[in-house]
Order: sequence, then structure tokens, then C-alpha cells
Amino acid sequence: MRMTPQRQLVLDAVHELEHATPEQICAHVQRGAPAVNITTIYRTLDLLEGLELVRHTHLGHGAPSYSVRPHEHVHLVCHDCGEITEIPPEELDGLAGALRARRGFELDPTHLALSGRCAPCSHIDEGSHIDEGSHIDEGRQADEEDDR
Amino acid sequence: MRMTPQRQLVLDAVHELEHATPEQICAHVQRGAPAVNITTIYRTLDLLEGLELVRHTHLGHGAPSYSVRPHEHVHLVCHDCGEITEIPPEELDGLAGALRARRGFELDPTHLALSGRCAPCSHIDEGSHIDEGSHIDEGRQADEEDDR
DNA sequence: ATAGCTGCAAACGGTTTGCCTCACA
DNA sequence: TGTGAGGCAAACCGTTTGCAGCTAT
Repeated sequence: MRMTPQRQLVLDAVHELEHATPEQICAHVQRGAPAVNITTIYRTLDLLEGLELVRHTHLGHGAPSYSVRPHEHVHLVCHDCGEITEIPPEELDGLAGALRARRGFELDPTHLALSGRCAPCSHIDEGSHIDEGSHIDEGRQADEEDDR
Repeated sequence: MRMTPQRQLVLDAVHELEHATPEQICAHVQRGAPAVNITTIYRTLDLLEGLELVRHTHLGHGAPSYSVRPHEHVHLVCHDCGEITEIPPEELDGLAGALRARRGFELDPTHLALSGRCAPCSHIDEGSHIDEGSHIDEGRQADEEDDR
């Protein structure tokens, strides 16, 4: 395997962006090297994943999110506002131990996100819609077209 | 809203199939009513989900899986062989309580699957590849093209 | 010369959209 | 008669494939 410029660029992009979809990585790479094709992004991500340099996480809907390998954590996705929170994998140790003991299942908590509602969204609902969307900013919204 | 024949058929299919993708539901419905279009399946699933009659779970890759609402459980997906195991949501009560207490996050454990390796796959690996793919049957495999 | 990497275009699976028609309250 | 449901075709996003040309060995 050769570490070509394209491959280095993709790896750099994954490092810089943290939690980026292939499309976002592509856009980032193309800012410096417009000729790079999205096909190459996909092929390279596959390759880097095989080398255990990066890994991807499914956040629920749409495209997976890539991050660099040593940087592992569990993702909590709010399905109201789309906010993503990271927590250390150790918080799932109890569950992981139980699953291993009870059914021999080796949990890999970083590969799939956990879904639910973040604190602000839970509170909004308790107080019967105080101010719809108050803490939701432009960046990424999950209103109607939420998930799926 | 009217409970049209198509809608009833989709709801029936979700009941009968349990954990079916929209495409599978469509195929099932079309066995009895070939004219029903996949568009209708999607629209109806959306609708039934809004009515809280069904819900979908992301099993990681590809299409989500729909099941009837009261029948809830957590899914464990093996990313070696693709096997799906169901466990009662109560097994995550400890984790859910911790997330709620520590960060106000209301976990919805049925919406996203948990990923890892099932017991047989873990054992294969411990014994350094005794018989590659021994317990894996034709139905659904996850070898190379596994996830993503 | 030959392998491997890349770009391009086309296909793909899953899903959504627009539009036109139809049935029914 | 007007509203909403369904069918169809086309668009869409995310991803993969085939193939041809290039490049470093």
C-alpha cells in the first residue's frame, strides 16, 4: 500500500473534522485539492478502516460519521434536536459486563450511537412546550425530517 | 384519516413480519395486492409511526426495520455474522438511570441497536479461527460487505 | 511491463417528491 | 365538490462498480 497524497489528505481531514460524513470529508479535501473524487474518499475510508486508523459510527439516519481510531467514545444522539453528546465508553461497562455474562455478547459501544432526548429537549416537553426550539441553533436541526 | 385497505395491509404486514424493512413489507403486501406501490408503503409507515402504532429501529447499515409499537425490545446486532438478538429494555435500566442522573439524557434504547459480537463469533475468534463461518447460515451474512 | 491508484460515469439501493387521477364524505 | 389517498415517474442522497488512464516501481 502506498500513502498517496489523496490518502494523506483524507486521513488529515478525518483528524481535523472529527465526526464527519464522507461527503463532508470530501468537501474538506477538495478545498485543497479540487480534483479529488468522492469515489476516492470512499475507497480510502474503507482502506483506512481496514488498517484500523479510522472507524465509523452510525448516528441513526443517513451517512455514517468517521473519526480517528484511538479517539473512541459513545455517542448520544437526541432525536428531537439532533444534538450529539460524547460520553466515555466506561459508562457502559456495567451493561457490557451484564451482556457478556448473561448472553456472551461482546458489546462494541462505539459503533452505534445511543438514541434518546437530550436534557434541554426533555425539559421543553415537561413544561408543555415553553418555547419551541429554544436551544436549537442553525447548524443541524431535526424537526420534522428528523431521522429515518 | 381513513383506514384504507392499503393502510390496513401495511399494518397487518408489520404485525406479521416483525422487523421488516419497507421493501420486505412492500413485497408482503403485494402478494395480496400487487398494485400497491412502494411509495404508499413509505407514506403509510410514516403515518402509522405518527400514530404511534409502529416504530422503526436502525440496525446499523441499510434500511431500518419496522415493528409494531407495544412490542418493544432492544436489538443486539453482531457485526461479524449479522445475527440479531432481542433483549428486554429493562436490561438497560441501569444505564438509562445513570444517563438521566448524570446528564439529563432520556435514553430510548429501542430506537438504535447495540452493536458487537454474538457469543459464537466471539468464541471463533478466541480459538484463532477454528472453522471460519461455522454457525453462519445462508439467510443473511455479514462477512466482508458487513456493515457500512 | 506491471501492479496499484485515481477519476469519471454509470449503476445501485433506499427514499422522497411532484403531479395527476380517483374515490369518497 | 372539495379534500385526501394512491399510483407513477422522476428526482434524490449515499454508495458502489466498471473501466480506462496514469504513475511509481
